[in-house]
Amino acid sequence: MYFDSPVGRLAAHFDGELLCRLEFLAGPELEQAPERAPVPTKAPMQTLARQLRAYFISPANGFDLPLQPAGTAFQQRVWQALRRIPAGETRTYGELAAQLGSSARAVGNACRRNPLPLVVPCHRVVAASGPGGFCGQTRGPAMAIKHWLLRHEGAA
DNA sequence: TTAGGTAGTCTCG
DNA sequence: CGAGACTACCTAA
Repeated sequence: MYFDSPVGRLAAHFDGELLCRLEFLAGPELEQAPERAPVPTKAPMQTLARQLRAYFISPANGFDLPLQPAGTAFQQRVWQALRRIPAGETRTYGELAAQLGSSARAVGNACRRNPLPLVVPCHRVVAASGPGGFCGQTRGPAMAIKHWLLRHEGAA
């Protein structure tokens, strides 16, 4: 595998399944709506590529990026909480809800809107009984990727 | 398995 | 703005 900026293409050379996820991660959201997700000048992209490469080698390598994903105040709080979940661990929607003084369903809503899956690790959030969802899907290829990520981190 | 409760967001009008 | 209809949910029965 090798990564080549921009991130969307970076995905294209990973293994079959992760490919589409990484494309989603940085492709449409970042490149088509820069005013809503004002990240990608060249240097941060290279940093992201470097950190992604490190993460795939070992999930202990996390992400440290100057992110400013666009979202409501509540969504910002949820995404912030997600970034505090260590690799290899999971939380349920309900646990996060209790921690934020909200409801499980509302947390699920915010996770669904996460524009930077993987970097903001929404894959570490599962339902109390069941796997939850990923990238707006509750089944299909996106879920296969969620499982792959959790396995990669040793959480499954 | 379902029924009802929940909070945040979106869509109409 | 306001009502209603969505959800990557949860708990009790």
